[in-house]
Amino acid sequence: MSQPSEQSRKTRILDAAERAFADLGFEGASLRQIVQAARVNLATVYYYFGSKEGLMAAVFERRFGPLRDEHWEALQKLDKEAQGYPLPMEKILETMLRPALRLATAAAPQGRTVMRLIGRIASDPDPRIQELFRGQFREVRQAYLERIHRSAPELPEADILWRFEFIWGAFAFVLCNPAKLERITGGMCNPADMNTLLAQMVACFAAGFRAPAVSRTGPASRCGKRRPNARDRV
Amino acid sequence: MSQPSEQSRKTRILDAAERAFADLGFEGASLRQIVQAARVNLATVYYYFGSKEGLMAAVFERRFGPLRDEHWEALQKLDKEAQGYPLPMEKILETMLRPALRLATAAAPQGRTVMRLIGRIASDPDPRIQELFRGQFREVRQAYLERIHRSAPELPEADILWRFEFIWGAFAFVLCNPAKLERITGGMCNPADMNTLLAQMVACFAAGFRAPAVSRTGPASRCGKRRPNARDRV
DNA sequence: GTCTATAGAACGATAGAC
DNA sequence: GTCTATCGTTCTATAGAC
Repeated sequence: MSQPSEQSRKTRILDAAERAFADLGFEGASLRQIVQAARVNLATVYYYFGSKEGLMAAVFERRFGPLRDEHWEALQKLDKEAQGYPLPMEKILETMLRPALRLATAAAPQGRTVMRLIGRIASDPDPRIQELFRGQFREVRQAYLERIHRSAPELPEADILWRFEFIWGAFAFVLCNPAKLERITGGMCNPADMNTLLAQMVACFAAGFRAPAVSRTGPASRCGKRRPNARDRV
Repeated sequence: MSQPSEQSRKTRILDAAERAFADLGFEGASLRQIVQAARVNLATVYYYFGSKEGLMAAVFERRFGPLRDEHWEALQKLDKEAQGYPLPMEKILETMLRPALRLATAAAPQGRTVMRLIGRIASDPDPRIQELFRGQFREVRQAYLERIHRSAPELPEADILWRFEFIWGAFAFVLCNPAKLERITGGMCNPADMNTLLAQMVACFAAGFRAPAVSRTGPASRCGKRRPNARDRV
């Protein structure tokens, strides 16, 4: 029991940490600033979460647990609709990108923060954070890759992987600093306008997956595994 | 004059700083670690560069000055070839992406580091770094946007800007952690294989620019400027 | 469970001798 | 130009009272 309890201390810490990590990255955010915003003592963080890394893990789990569930439900629904036939690429991409954007509206008023968090963390330098983040979505990622492969069977696996990474790179980049993006495009691109962002990404990358193969050999190719060397010229 | 001078102290500091910033980001890298790697004293950094931010600015200028020159040369050559006609989208994208990749081989043995630096810095949380980086390429960026617009005149400006940002997001993401990308794709995607990376990006995003418009109105549209609100549903 | 107090280390930056 | 020494701050983390 305590006095300042519009919410539990734990929740307040998670909210403040989420915002700090989203704005400043894992390294840039400090626990002192977080506990000040959460109106709790520094020691409280260690009591509940053990360490800064533990706090980050809890921030992840709170948001990304439900997000994973939503992905699985959406995938199940998608497969049911398909009845064994390959899915339209647009449908797959929309299903893949929508949950993260939905979360941003569902988790109000912290929603926009969650978007930035995803963007920021996807390109965080710290390997501990990389692994923490990746562990949350490893299976989901594989599921989408399989659907894409089934819908573009002629595309070599290497090509699919490259373009798949391009999607997440673009997504993270756009999400991690919406204000900057809006500024440098003179207000023409606003990531907070999530319907437009979704439509633009689906249109761009569905077309991208339909582009001709780049790898020289077929789907069973190993050409992606070629070891590049210092004599490669660009 | 001094003893350990396989290179000048200034160069050694720049090399070490470049590597540290590329690996750990601006905040994550510490001056003490940099001066240790450069085998100089901490005060030397302040003598030459004034501050940590000044050091980062010098790191940028050393690499991105020549990079800008290369962009302008490539653009000039491109326009000459075109003779006033719209350029093929593939040609524009290849011209736009190649200099950064060329730099990676030209600046050996620091080349790979420069690639990671570009990727890391493009999504750095610190607004000072954002501005420092953006200032290096503002005009170059505008030049490529104009060429793209001329080659896809039917595409609304908002659509062009969205997809343009997707490109840089994908590029930064792939560059900033090549080792991670290679690992999670089971060795099928290796950003150090720069010819393949370039070909994959050109193929994917040239097709992306040819995808139908998403914004409802024409090139003079303002629909991108719509203020989204909290009731937007995804 | 929650607090105060503080350890112990790392940080950016500067002063001043040579 | 280059160094040593150090200031003042901030950080993660912990010990121990209540």
